[in-house]
Amino acid sequence: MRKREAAIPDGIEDPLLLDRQVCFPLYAASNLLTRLYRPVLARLGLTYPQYLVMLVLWEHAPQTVGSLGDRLHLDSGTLTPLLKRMEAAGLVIRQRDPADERRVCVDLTAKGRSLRRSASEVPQTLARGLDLESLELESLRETVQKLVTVLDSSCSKESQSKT
Amino acid sequence: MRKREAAIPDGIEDPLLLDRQVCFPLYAASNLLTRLYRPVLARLGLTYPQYLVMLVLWEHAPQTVGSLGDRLHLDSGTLTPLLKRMEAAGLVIRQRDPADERRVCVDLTAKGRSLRRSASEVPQTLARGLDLESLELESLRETVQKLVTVLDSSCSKESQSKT
DNA sequence: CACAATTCAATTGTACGCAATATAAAATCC
DNA sequence: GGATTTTATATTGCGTACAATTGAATTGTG
Repeated sequence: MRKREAAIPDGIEDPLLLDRQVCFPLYAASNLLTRLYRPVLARLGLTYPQYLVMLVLWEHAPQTVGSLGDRLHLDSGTLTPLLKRMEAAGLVIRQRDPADERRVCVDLTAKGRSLRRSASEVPQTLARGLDLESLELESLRETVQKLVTVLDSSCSKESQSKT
Repeated sequence: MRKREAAIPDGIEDPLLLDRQVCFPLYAASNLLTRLYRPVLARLGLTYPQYLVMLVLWEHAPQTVGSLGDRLHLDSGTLTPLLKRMEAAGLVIRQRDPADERRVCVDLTAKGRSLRRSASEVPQTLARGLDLESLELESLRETVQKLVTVLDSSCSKESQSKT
């Protein structure tokens, strides 16, 4: 019966095995996390990327679209419509910088600032449902952050090599 | 000048700081990885999620939509249109299981199978551009896989608690 | 066997992500 | 100081993700 699959010798570790990929668990974890956040954030009227924007703005506001994008590794194609929805929800205001009309300044509204109190419970709410004891989260965070740095520098190298 | 931000005492570690979140680097790493894969996979005519489907099918085909979804943590709302595009590209065929008309069997075409050879270079191509020496990728992969397991069981707990 | 409950995939509607392109303002160069 | 280049954001188009719903087939139960 033993059907051979595409002539891959048994002894050699196939680099295409899904379970050998680093990228796949990262992709799955990211999707699953967003799914887990969704019902919690929905009570605040936020999606997960919108929550990230709020985290950045709660640290420092106002900010330009560009600096938000730098921090979150997102471009205007993603942020512009997202910020428009947040503006429609009354959380932020967007206005051109008078000193440099190319820039758009994003600032928190009073409603946006006050949302911070409700949001402060989000991390605990999420952690409560999870058995994360066995996972060294701090070490994981640091390693993934290092990976992000490597990937980010690689992406900027790519785009500059086109020059 | 020193403007106080929303009355957060200096000594206490704010759980809402972006740099304290585990979720954010995972989200950023996943996005950056997809961005990095894109030009490489484009040469094969694949998107990143489509590449993942091919990885699963190269390991074992045919499979139902449901088992693909279990493996990739995706549902039919994502997979159905994705698989239709892959079928239109001639990589897979989709057909109802005659033994159980609810199921849809996804199988590789000859073209889909032969694409494996070109794809075998993908992991190396990607690793080439990156300085991953300092990152303990194997350990990272294992930790993130554990996290996926935890998140997955949590998600299924959520949905079963609705019952 | 009938019929309710369950399972599986498809559909619908909303919100990302991002490449490519467009547009307008600012900076730079002669 | 006008032309060129660069910078910052917006727009367009495509492909995911996913909750919610639908519809059809199967299973379970009396």
